[in-house]
Amino acid sequence: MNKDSIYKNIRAQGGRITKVRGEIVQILCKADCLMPQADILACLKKQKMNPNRSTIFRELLFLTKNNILIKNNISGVDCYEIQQDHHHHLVCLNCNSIIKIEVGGHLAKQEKQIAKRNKFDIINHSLEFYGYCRNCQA
Amino acid sequence: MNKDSIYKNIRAQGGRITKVRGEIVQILCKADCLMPQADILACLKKQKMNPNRSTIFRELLFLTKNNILIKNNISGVDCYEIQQDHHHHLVCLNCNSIIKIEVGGHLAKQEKQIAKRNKFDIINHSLEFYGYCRNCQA
DNA sequence: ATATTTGCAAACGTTTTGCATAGTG
DNA sequence: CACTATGCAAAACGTTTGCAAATAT
Repeated sequence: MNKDSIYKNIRAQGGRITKVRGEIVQILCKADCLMPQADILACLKKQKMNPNRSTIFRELLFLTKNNILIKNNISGVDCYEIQQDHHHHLVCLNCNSIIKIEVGGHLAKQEKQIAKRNKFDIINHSLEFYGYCRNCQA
Repeated sequence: MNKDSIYKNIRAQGGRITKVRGEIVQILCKADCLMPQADILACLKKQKMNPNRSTIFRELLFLTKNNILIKNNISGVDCYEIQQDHHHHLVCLNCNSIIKIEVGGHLAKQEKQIAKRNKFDIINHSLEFYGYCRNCQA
């Protein structure tokens, strides 16, 4: 997903491309993985920007409501990433880094069966593997 | 898992069977599914008990450290259940009810592959399906 | 008697809201 | 101009800790 198509998408929905919003989109496009709000703020500061937490919160809410971002709570902290292909994550229990992975297609089939069997209307799912990343295996 | 074997387990590790602790174990045995601390407190109140939040917090911490409970954060809230067979959950986006489900064994195989491919030491995983339960499909 | 468990009060981190101001189209 | 986006302050919420009192073995 590139930022220009996202900007277009935002404008189409009546949103404006402001400095903060544009930068958040770019940061998440570049990161290409789940990030907590605190990390996003840290990146903004590197770009010499220092928006209020509530602003970032509302930006992330806005972008999530407009289906540009996906929100996923990891161990109690809300994390966000660009909405695109569905995938899963490896979460390091030591350094909290999050790595994006692809998991084979069995899950989609199983999801249908589970929905039917339990008469449950499944909207989405989250699958995270917790453990220790390459750097933290000591 | 029955409460008596759990009590034995607790005593074996030097823990005492107090009113609050005993009741929490019984509540979770009976519920047989993930419950947030707030719901556990509500159940305790029905039993005419009204322990402090910090007490429940420390009980859940104690029971989790002693491998009697499993802790799982669902949408930002810590939830607990009796440690037994590994399974997954359906989470209702409307009423927040949590339903326990069994998912076929493909995941175990995939987990090994993922660990190897990413040189990631996987300790556990969590798989939750979000959607609408039977009562909330309106 | 001693170590464990509990209550109370308060800190903490993150998420969320209200209102006034600034900025965008 | 009208509406959107932002900053500030503070509330809300769940989690966590310190210390003193109560309780289980």
